[in-house]
Formats: sequence, structure tokens, C-alpha cells
Amino acid sequence: MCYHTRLTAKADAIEKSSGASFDEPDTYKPTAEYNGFATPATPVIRFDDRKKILMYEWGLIADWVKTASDAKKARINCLNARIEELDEKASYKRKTGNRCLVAMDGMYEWQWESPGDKKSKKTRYLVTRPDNAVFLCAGLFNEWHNRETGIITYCYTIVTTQGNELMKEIHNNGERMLVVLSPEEYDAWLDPKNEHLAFADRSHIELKAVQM
DNA sequence: CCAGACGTTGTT
DNA sequence: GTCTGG
DNA sequence: CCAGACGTTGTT
DNA sequence: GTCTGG
Repeated sequence: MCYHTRLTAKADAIEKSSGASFDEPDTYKPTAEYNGFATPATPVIRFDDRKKILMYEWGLIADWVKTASDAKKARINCLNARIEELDEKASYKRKTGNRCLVAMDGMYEWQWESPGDKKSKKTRYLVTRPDNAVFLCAGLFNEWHNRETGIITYCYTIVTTQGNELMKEIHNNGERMLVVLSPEEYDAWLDPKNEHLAFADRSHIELKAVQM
């Protein structure tokens, strides 16, 4: 789960709901589905540049990765980061202060007919806010330096936690969810002084799911 | 001590 | 680069 | 994700 | 029953 998102809102709607402005508006196009495995560039906001919306690539590349081909493999496993283990994982533990917000207006999830049976049927759901508005998720970013080319890749991972009531029901074969933030939590997440574990409980987040 | 991992739990 | 499992 | 472990490093 | 190593 947590590897397929949507951002169909126009640029001005994203700006309005996030309180930041696109640095280069032409680089953003509304997108019905972002596939994490394709490491697309999507809008994010960094803690140290709160008023700017930047296009960063989904799939964090850790500092210790040496080559572009290693990066390609490694980052696919860094599309999500478990909030419970941020302090323990080599790829994240020194980046827990690199907070960012990841914009989206939907997440795709697959519900299994019989959880546990890999062959059972799956139904796709689009999970959104009840009003379908843009929301921001908790993320961590990195600037990866390619030693061979000197090129910097700006990239991020999205933090996950235990699924809340609705998400456990939809994502019944894993029961996790992205750390969707309420608007009141946006700035709190961006402040690295705030314990990240304080954002693990998502039971207060209201979402709805429609089959599609 | 040193080799090997370093991540997630997913593919429409 | 740093951690850790064997 | 699921199979397999689930404990200690002490004793003449 | 729950944790964890592969």
C-alpha cells in the first residue's frame, strides 16, 4: 500500500491549502495517479523553506548510496518509512529532522477479498478527505549527491503508521496508512523539535473511500 | 571481527 | 558512512 | 509476509 | 500469543 497517490487539484488550490507557492509552476501538472515505483516528481514543502512548493522525487536515496544504479534499486524500498522505526533505520535515523509535507488529494488502496490469500481478488479504492480537498502527509527529504556526475537528486519518503479505523478496513492486508496530517498539524510536523512519534496516532483523521 | 545490509510489505 | 548478524 | 522461535552466556 | 529473521 501507500505507493499510489493522486493529485488532481490545480496549482492554485494546492497553494491555497498549503500556505505556500510553487517555485516553478510550470513543472506541476495535475495527475490522476502517481505510481511511487516510477519515482515521479511531486509537490513538497520543506521545513526550512516553508513558503515554497518544490517538485521532489518520490523515493528517498540514502547518503550511503554510491551509484545511480544502486540508487534506483535502493530508493524503491524507501517510498515509505515506518514512523515507529525512524530512529533505528540507517537510511532515516540521521534524516528525522529533514521534515517535509507531501501534497495529494487521494490515495489508492487495494482491499483483499480474503486477506492473507495472495490469490484472492482485490478491489481498488480511492481514499480522500470527505470534502475531496488537498491534504498534506508527513515526509522526510534528502539531497543525494551522485559522486560520478556531481548531480543532486532531491527526493523524499512518506511516513507511514498503523492504519486508523477506515484504513484498516480498506488496507486489510497490511493495515498501514500514510501519516495524513490535519491542517492544524502541518507546521507542527515541520518543526523537527516535535517528537515524530506524536504523529503516529491517526484515529482523528477523517477520510472516505470510494471504489474505483 | 568483518561482510553485508541499509527498506517495505505493494504492481493496474 | 554506520550498523548488525553470523 | 510468514515460518519458526520464544533463553542464557552462570555451576566446584 | 507475539516477535523476528529471512
